[in-house]
Amino acid sequence: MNPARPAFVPDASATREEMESLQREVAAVATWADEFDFDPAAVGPLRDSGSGGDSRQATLSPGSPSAESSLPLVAGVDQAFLDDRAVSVVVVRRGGTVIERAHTVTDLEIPYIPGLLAFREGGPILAAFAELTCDPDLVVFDGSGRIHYRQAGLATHIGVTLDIPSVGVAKGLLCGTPEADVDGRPEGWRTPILADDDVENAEPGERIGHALQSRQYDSRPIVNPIYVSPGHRVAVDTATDLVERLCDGYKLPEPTRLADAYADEVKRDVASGG
DNA sequence: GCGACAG
DNA sequence: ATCTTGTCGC
Repeated sequence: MNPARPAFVPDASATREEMESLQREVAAVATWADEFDFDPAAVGPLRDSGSGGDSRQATLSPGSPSAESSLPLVAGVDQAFLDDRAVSVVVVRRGGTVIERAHTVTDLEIPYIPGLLAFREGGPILAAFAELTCDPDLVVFDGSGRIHYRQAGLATHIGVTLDIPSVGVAKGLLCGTPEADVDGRPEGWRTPILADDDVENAEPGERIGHALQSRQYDSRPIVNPIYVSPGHRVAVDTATDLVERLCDGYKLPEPTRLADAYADEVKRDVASGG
């Protein structure tokens, strides 16, 4: 894995003012335009809503491992907690194959504070990335990117620190305003999240992410949407397109689900042994 | 003072 | 995030 850019590494011992100041620097160097080499259509399956069959692979015919070698490496990041320690994991896939997993167990320094998540979890996550030997083309984070008071959420902060394309996927909305009412929408539906007065350095009404109804049931609308925003080197629309491709019939993208499961597994091992 | 608030 | 059993449905 490429080394972190030291200037942006989140320091949990910083003062609140220093943390917010660093976030403004992160936001200033982040780019929210597509800046990556891979083909977005190659990150995962997306049912073609049009004609016919059961074709779930966008670029691969099932059972042709050789074609996978050209697919981008997509990583999922997640954490589990045990007392005052964080289990941080990175799971990397190429196509449908997990090619590497890394994890670390780290002491937590500060509590969770909305808007400062990267200072609680960023260090542990970077430690896990340091264990990684491959270089992912895209990283999917559990949390916000641009949808953040200073447009420097976890996905943006770590994306900038590692200078790697990243997207944030949150189960709840931190700030900003959905353009349309989000309740009871059909699967596949999306609406932009607009910057409001809570978002710094953004024109009010600027699109900073999407609410995406990644999963819905026919009968009762009981599923909440997810909130997708660019981390770094990905545009708003592209971030949501990518996440939609990665969801594959579930509410959360596959990289996140794999990372979540692996984090639980490591946590279980740590809890019962060394 | 009131309400909101990723993981 | 975490503490937690069963349960309804495809």
